[in-house]
Amino acid sequence: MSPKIKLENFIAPKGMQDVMPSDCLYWDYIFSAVDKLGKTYGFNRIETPILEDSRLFSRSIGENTDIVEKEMYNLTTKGGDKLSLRPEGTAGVIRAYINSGMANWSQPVKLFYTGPMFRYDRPQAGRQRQFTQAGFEIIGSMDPIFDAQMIQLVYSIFKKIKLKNIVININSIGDAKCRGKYKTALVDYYKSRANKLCPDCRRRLSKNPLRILDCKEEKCSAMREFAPQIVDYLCVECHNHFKSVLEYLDEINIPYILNPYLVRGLDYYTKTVFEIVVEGGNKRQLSLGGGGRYDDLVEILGGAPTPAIGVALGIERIADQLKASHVALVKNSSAKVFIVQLGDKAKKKSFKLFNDLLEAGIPAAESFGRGSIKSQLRVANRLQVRIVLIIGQKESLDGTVILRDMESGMQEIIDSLKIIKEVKKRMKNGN
RNA sequence: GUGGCUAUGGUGUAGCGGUAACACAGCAGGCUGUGGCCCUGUUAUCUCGGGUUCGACUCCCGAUAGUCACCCCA
Repeated sequence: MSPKIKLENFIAPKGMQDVMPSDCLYWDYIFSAVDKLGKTYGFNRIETPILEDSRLFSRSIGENTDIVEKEMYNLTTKGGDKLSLRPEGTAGVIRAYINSGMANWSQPVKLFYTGPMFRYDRPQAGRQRQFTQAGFEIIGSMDPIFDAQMIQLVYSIFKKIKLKNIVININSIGDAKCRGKYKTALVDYYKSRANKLCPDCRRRLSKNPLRILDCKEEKCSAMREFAPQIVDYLCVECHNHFKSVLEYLDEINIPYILNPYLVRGLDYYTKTVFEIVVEGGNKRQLSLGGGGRYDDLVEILGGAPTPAIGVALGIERIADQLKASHVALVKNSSAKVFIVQLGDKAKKKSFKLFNDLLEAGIPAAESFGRGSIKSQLRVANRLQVRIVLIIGQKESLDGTVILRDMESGMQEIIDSLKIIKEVKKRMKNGN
């Protein structure tokens, strides 16, 4: 016995996971709903590069956000370009909108995409460094009806995949002007009470005051009861916009929760913001996706002023949720026929037969690597295939095939020229 | 970036200061031309490195990894 030498094992990078075949069942299920409903609602698919100019993100998401400051994967190319792995999808889509002159298309332009996003943070439940989003964007209209349509679309996706207990949280954070006024009022309110805030919130006070509203610390959330509310600071336009969005949602009976404390992490949001939330374990709300209006973003990235709204869904989180809620998906073992071969000559014949079956549109399976009839039948049984075709020495010489019905155990010898026809006939009757 | 918890075959788990057990999965065989059941064999330097000890998978320290929570976010 030679000593076993254990080589260093490679493991996947931190926060990056293999999506195993059993998970892909759920992924395919989600993606097919995304694709189907997206197209139904008039969205066209677009895929943008995973790497973009770093500045695209710093300018859109916000220079001072955590995402840009500490969570981006940055790299410099051999040519000296500074690129980043995309931490979200909207910036790239808007870049494409501007680059490709989509402003000249019929407005609004409706686009959707799917793909991996990257953020360098500590992994935990429902959060990976590489994660996958499906996103939708409606670019080129400020009509509140599209805010509602966006929510209608994601709501219908969740309905289609049969995920229950979905709640839409919605709020308006106003435009740059009214949000500015609100922020000032909020900071004023908390500043005088800063000593009662948790350390994190004291930091938020200067950096990201809106987040104080979201704090889970009891003393902080208690204080927000008397804090100024954003709705009272919305300008007439923002207020009316928000009101119409809610009216449209009422019109189509989409249940939502007005959450005055909902704020979102990216700087570019204006007016409507929303989150798709599910009640997780220990009563915590888990966000499966979120979005909002970003009326200034196109201009910020160098295009003509163009209002827009978008949403992104977290595929891993949705897949986890589907599993947890016991939405059962079964692997459809598609093979209807299994080929068993014995001996070299039969192996060659069965290789040809396999090809003929597939060309005839009959899903077939094999275990060519195995030699004994027993082990092959065992595999056939495991695959739950109804019809097994056996070619041994004798049959390969006679030009015949044994057709075995696995349920009844009945066998027939059939001329190999007629076997395709015979199998087709049985598949028709069998099911 | 901060903190808690965990680390035993491919997977899921036992275990005790005295040379690793069970279930499932895999492979091979019992039956050299017939599956499901059954049986047999096989699959682990108990994450790594140090310390305590006559002796460590077990106790202690460190590293690494995983995991959960905070921050932040999908």
